[in-house]
Amino acid sequence: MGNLLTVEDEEAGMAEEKPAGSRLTPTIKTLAARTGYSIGTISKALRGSPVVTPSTREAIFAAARELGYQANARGMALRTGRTYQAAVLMPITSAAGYEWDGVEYTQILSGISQALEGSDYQLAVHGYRKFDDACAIARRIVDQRLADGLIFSGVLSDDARITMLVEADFPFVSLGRCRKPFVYAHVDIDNEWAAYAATARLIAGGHRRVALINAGPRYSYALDRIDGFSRAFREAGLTPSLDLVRGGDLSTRFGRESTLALVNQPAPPTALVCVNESTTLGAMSALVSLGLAVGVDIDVVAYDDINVSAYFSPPVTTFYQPIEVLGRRLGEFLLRRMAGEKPAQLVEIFRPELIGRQPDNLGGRLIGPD
Amino acid sequence: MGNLLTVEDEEAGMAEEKPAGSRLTPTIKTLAARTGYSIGTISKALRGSPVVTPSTREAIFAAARELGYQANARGMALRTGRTYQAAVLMPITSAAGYEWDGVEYTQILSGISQALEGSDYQLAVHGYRKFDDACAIARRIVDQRLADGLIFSGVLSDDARITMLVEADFPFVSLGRCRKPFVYAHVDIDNEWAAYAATARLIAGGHRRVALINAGPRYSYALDRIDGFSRAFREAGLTPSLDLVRGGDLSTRFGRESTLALVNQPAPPTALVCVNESTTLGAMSALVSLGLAVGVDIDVVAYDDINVSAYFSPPVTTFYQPIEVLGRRLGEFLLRRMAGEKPAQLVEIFRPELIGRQPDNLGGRLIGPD
DNA sequence: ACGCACAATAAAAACGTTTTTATTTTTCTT
DNA sequence: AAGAAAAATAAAAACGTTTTTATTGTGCGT
Repeated sequence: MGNLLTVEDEEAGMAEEKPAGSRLTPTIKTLAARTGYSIGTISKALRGSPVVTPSTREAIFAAARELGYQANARGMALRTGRTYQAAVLMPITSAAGYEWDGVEYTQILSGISQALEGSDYQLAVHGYRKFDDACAIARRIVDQRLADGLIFSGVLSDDARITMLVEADFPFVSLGRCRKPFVYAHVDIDNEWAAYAATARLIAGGHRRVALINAGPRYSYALDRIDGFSRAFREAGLTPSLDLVRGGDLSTRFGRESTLALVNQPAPPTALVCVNESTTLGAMSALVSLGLAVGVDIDVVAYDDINVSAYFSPPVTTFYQPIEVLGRRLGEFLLRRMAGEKPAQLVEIFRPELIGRQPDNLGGRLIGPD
Repeated sequence: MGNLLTVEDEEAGMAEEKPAGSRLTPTIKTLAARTGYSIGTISKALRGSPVVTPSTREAIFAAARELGYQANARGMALRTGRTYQAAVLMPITSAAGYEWDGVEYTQILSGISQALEGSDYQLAVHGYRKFDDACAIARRIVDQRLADGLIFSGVLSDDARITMLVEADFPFVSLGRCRKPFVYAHVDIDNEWAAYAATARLIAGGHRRVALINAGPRYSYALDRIDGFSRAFREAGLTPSLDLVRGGDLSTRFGRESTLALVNQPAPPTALVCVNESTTLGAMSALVSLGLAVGVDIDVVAYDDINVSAYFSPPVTTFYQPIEVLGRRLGEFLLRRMAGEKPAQLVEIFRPELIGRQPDNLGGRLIGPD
């Protein structure tokens, strides 16, 4: 025999050499060896198939628990064609000075992550810089099946991603809705109502020249807000001060600069509606520079995304919607959509809560005592 | 023959029925059929193996381009044991009122995402609520090989994750360093120096009672900052005002409340060092509430994480480090680490840039002319 | 007691790769 | 020009699953 090892010797030798071998991640084969059942039966048992007898199922589960078996995601993915990935498109802004841009994404991701907790799905983040990149990534995700579902925001009024995904019948949930009559899962804030309510509050406070610091007009929600803004005026029998609407990126810089420009006009606004906290901070910085005090010389109503307006000086009246809740709902909807649920019922529109921190009736005082 | 189809008929029939079949995602087999080479050769050619002849390689690449072939990640993953996933541990704070918490994560993820762009790696985000969860997730990632590499932040002075990952020789990069003498890839801000410089600036401005609004003392960087804070006093021949150091979560609320408490003390600080923008905003809100004006009644120096301090009223002096740059470096280091590079050289400490927006010498004026 | 349905499980095939081993083709030596 | 060595490619095996098909065993009716 010499140096040649019999099979038994070799096995013994290996068992001797690497006891670590026994601690190697257990696979379905390990379970098969342990329990004496075939790998097919093991798989069926673990997936809860009714064809396996309760007693064997129990034995298999016991062994799985004992060995700490966890199904290998790659194996499952390869066999089933599913990826067990939930993709999120995240806007990336690398420009210095725009660092606040997208801060709400931490909240959104938190919410989605919470919803996915305990499911088999991984949260995969795909960054994009330009809208076209987002479309390209979405298409790649669908074509190559890089994920089983997709979440994105920043919806345009005619959004190519939605068109494509609906057409491909790919599971997705958008934060925001487009203006095309598709049926698709989405979550949104009632932007029309929120702009209406903010504007109406200021009109009731006597204001007639209200500025709206808004997102760029290609975004669907920017249009929604203009709609609500206008409706508030119309319902009060007034003409909306549409000349005071500014659209742009929602950076602090934009908030500051557009406020400076607005106030330095011949016919300046007496009140400001800011669509997020970043622009609000910029607006307030501008007002301080101009020597105008909020609540004394001008009113400001804002939308609160990261709940920090309470700490502005003075605290400003906001419409607050915990964005993380939207994120959680996005995740929940995506799970249900991926489980096969139809999109029609996977729709929720959140109405933000008004937190009045100022009287916001300077317009009235300016025009005359009430 | 009747209804029976010959093979040729069937193929023709299928080609007729679903021309989409030809547009089915091409696999390596499709390429094999197209080019006439075996799948093994195709694989080697695509991976750039030197054993395949240039001419065949070229033919294979041409076919791959023509068909738009993209390697199936699941197949590769299963065979190679690699996952092509870069995992990031992201802290999640679901408590209302802490929405700002972790805003910098958008920046970090942006940076990482940019670094990963063009690589084969996917960015997978794992949310955690408590530190122990982060450890458990990290262990699961290693044990089940859920990812090929890991990035995390919020490093403790003795961080179980670092210990475990170093021990397992698993590729990772941390944002921040622990106080154990391990060799591991990491990126950090020079917190000791930053705190030293901020404090020294205030001491030079005549301040003797400086408060430090800091992270909780279990974080390594919180200790670094206390070290720098103390050194500034020592080098000036003074005793550090350690009784004015406050540690806590870095929320706006914490900034506000600790400032209120500090200022209402019998021996209040004449200046504040705030370790991030969130606490700074809270501190400024507190000062306004107390009727104290920054730059008039008290000095504030802060660390800038999302570059928004310029818009505070008044703008405060900050140490600014574009955090996205750190994120990008985290991603780059992880790629290199996953490619097998040794960790010793994958270390970079960033020194933030001072942006002096205030004289910060109120201490001098209060105490008397210099 | 003999097949027969049916239940339970085993065996085999497949997903798309990479890698190892085997085979064929080419080139070089003499 | 025959043979060996080297180069190029093909074939097969493997990764860990799920699913389809095949096999075995059991209880039943007649």
